Amino acid sequence: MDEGRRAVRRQVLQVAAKLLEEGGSEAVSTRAVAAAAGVTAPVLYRLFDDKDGLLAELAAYGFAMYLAEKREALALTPDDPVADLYRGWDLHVDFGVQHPAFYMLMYGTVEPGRRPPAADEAHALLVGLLRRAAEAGRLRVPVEEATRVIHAATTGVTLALIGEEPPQRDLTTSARLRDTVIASVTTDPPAPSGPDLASRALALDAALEARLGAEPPASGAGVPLRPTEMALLREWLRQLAV
Amino acid sequence: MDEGRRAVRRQVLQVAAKLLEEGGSEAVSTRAVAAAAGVTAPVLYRLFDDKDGLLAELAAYGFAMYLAEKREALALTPDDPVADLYRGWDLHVDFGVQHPAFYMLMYGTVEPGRRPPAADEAHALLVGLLRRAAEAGRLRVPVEEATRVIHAATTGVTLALIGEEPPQRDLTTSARLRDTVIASVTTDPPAPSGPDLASRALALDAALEARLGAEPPASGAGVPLRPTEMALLREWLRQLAV
DNA sequence: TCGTCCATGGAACAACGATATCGCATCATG
DNA sequence: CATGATGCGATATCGTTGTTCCATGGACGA
Repeated sequence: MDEGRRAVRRQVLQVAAKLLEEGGSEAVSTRAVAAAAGVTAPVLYRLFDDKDGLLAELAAYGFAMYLAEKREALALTPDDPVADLYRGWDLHVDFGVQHPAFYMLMYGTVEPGRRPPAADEAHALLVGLLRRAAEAGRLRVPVEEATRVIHAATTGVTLALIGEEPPQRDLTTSARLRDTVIASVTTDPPAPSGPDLASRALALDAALEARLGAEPPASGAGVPLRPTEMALLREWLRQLAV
Repeated sequence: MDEGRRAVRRQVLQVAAKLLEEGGSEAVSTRAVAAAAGVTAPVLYRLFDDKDGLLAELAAYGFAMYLAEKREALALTPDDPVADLYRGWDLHVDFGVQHPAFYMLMYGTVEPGRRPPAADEAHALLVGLLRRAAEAGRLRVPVEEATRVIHAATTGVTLALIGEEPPQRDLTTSARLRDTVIASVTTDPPAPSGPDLASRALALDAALEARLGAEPPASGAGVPLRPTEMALLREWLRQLAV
């Protein structure tokens, strides 16, 4: 008869999820959930111990939704670990914006030990993405450190977006932070022609231009090359820059 | 007789603040606050309209503490707008870590319109810092955009830090994200000696190293310089890199 | 058929947010 | 000085929510 209990559990959770999405966390009271699910209070306390237990299971339900969406969308990508990081970021933010009450339940309650245990699975997904990037040599920091940075930044933008009224939500902030943060923990692709030769030559040439332009033409102070050498150097730099 | 009311108000707020810091948001009930402050329920409802009103005033109290600390600490800095951004970041995170319950009340409740109005003052402080940076020519994005990015990132790391147990809190994550985010919205100082010559020379040298090392020694394919020229170029680059 | 066990459901308890009613003190006025 | 009006505060109360107790009823085995 354990089968019936599981069916009731799932039904109660679905009803609670509906209440949460429609009415926010305020609408999720034990009475409202029990009444809407057609059960009485004691059965709700037999299925889940507490209201906290119910909310924990509800958070797990939300994480299951989240992981289902995310795994499906990420499965399409062929084999670019860093591109997966970008898509993972956007999927995370989209989930938060489209399910704000769930997101608050899942990521908003940050009491120093009461982290919903179901969050570990979502955490593991991000760790997996980063581990794959690390194995491809695209990570410039340890996996754990990259996880913390990306997790903190994504939850920050998502909560900020949820806090704004929908009309004035500005997704460019998320995109900017995403590009910045991911670029800061990843490294450029191995570049079939080696490191970025042309741009580095250009950058050095520009720096030389600025240095020389700021000084009396023939002085050359601060640059350990003579003018003729400098001219030849810059000639070569421009050749490398093509 | 308005004087007495204000005194009672402040006393109630101080008591509520103590309860909040010691027992978390759970400990802040109208009854507990009223009892601890030595007033009865109706006076509490005359001073503040709701419990929400009390919490809003409590959030304002927290913002006042926060602004006092921050203004005092920032006043010491002479005149480096970007350095102020770094210090402002650290002060924000420190406040959150040292007053987690207050921080949750101030920044954790993100219902799409119930942002505590006292937050505007703290927001204005960040905007002021960024405006000064913009006036000094150190900002590469609009002030408002920089505000959103920094605000989202700081609240994200702070909430993540609060969510971890104190022993394993890792401040390096905050530092890394801070450096990355602030660097992404600011520009390098006008550099009395021009752009970063040495590092650019080093970068180019490393790229050449990688390019040459990945190919048969004498081939030189893909590099438009002959081996002798390349040797001299790299000699000069290393001179520039000191 | 009867007895035992156990889940169930209704009711009730405790705590909370919020408010109404009553008493009292203060003050103005005859 | 006496008396009525006025406004404030405290007690008592209401409605709601989380949680649990206890009696009831049915299911299952002997």
